[in-house]
Amino acid sequence: MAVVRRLPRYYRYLDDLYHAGVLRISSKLLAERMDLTASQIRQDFNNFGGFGQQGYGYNVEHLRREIGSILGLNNNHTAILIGVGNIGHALLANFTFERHGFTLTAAFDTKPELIGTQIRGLTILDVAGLDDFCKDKTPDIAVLTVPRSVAPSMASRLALLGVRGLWNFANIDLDTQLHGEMARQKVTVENVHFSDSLMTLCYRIGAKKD
Amino acid sequence: MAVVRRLPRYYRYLDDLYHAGVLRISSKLLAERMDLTASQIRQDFNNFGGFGQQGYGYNVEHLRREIGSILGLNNNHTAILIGVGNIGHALLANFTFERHGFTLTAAFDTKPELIGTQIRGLTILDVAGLDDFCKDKTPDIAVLTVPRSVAPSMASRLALLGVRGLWNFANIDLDTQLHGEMARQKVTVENVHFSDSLMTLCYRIGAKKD
DNA sequence: TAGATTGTTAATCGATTAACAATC
DNA sequence: TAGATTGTTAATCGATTAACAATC
Repeated sequence: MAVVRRLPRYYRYLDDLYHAGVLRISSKLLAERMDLTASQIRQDFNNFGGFGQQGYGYNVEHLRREIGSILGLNNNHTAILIGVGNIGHALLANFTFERHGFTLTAAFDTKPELIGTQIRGLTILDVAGLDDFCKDKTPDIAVLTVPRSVAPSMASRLALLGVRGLWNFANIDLDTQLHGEMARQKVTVENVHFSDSLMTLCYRIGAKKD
Repeated sequence: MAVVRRLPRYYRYLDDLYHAGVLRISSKLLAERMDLTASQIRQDFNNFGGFGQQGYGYNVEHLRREIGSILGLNNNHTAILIGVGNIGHALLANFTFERHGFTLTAAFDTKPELIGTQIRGLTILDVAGLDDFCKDKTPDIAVLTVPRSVAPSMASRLALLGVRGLWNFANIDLDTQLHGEMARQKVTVENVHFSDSLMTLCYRIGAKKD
C-alpha cells in the first residue's frame, strides 16, 4: 500500500511540529509544508481511522502518537548490529534507535582489535558468540553492516536463528537473492541502497541540464 | 515517473549479470530474478526505446550501457563532501563514487584535527576554503554529511555557490525546508532517510506478528 | 520453418484529486 | 450562528497487467 510508505515521513513531520510546540495543524497547512495535497493527507489518515475534528484540524500530539503506534514504534523491539566497519560504526555512534522503535542490545564483529571495545556504552562482541546470544536473547531484527560478500550467508544464518527482520546495508537485494529461504523463515528485509539514491540524483541533475 | 525510480535497480541487476559474464537475458528471466512481471519490464524499457530483439531477449552488456547512459552515469559529474563525521568518513572510505557517475574531488570539515589528514588519498580541507574552491572548480553536487542543525544553512550556501545537486544525509527534507531558495537556484535534492527506512521495517515486522 | 520473445495495444487495477455534505 | 475543516464519495488520472501480432 502506498500510504504505508508515506507514514514514516508523516511521523517525521509531526514529530518536528510536536517538538516545536505546535498544538494543531490542518490538512491544508500540513500539505503545504510536505508538498502534498490536503485531499491526500485526509484520505491517508482516514485509512487508519478518523484522527481529526471538523472545523479544527488535527491535534499534533495525538496524531503523532497514533501514527507512531501504527508504525509499531512502541512495541519495544530489540536489535543487534553485525559488522562494525565504517557504516556500522556510524550507526552505533550517531543513530538513536530508541527514537524509532528499537533498543540496540548488542553489536558483533570478527576483528580481534574491535572485540571488547565500547561505542556509546555498547561492548563489541565476537561473532563466534552470535548463535548463543540469539538463542538466549531472541533479538527481533539485525542490522546488517557487513561486506557485501558475506551478507547472504550471514542473512541465512540470522534467519535460521529466528531473527524477524533485517535492515540491510550491503547494497544487494537480499529478499530476491535468498527468496525461498527468507520466505520459509518469514524474515522481512529492508534494503538500504546508497547507490540507487545517488544514481537517482545523477539522473535528476542530468535531466535538468539541457 | 515511476519507471525512473526503478532504473537504478535495473542497472544494479544488469551490472551484476554483466560482471557474472551473462550475455543475454529475457524479460521473463529478469522478472523472476527481480520479482517483477515480464510485462512491466518490457513496458519500462520501451519508454526509452527498443533495446531488445524478438525471439532473443536483451543483450546484457548493451542494455546495461543504455540504462547507465539514461541515468547519466557517463556525464563525468564531480562531487564534494561536506562533513567528515562518521557517515562522511564511511562514504569516503567505502563508497565508490566512480561506479555511480561521480568523481569525488574534495572533502571538507571544520575540525582542526581532521584538516590535512587523508582518506583514500583525498586530503580533508578546511570549510573556510569552500567558497573559493567552488568558484574555482564548480563541483556538480555536494554530499551533505553535516549535523542536522547546520544542514539548512550549509545547503543555502552551496546553492548560492552554484552546486546543482545535494545528496543529503541530514535526516531532514531539505527540498521542502528551503523551498523558494532551492527552487530559485534550481538545486536538486536527494534526501537519504535512515529513520524512514527503519520505521518501515518496524511497521512490516509488526504487521506480520499476529 | 518452428519456437521464442519482443514491442505495443487494450483492459484492469489502484492511487490521487476534486467536490461537498457533515459537523465541530 | 458563521466559518473552518474534516470525512467520504465520485471522478480522474496514471500505472500495471494481460494479450497477441510482429519478427528475429
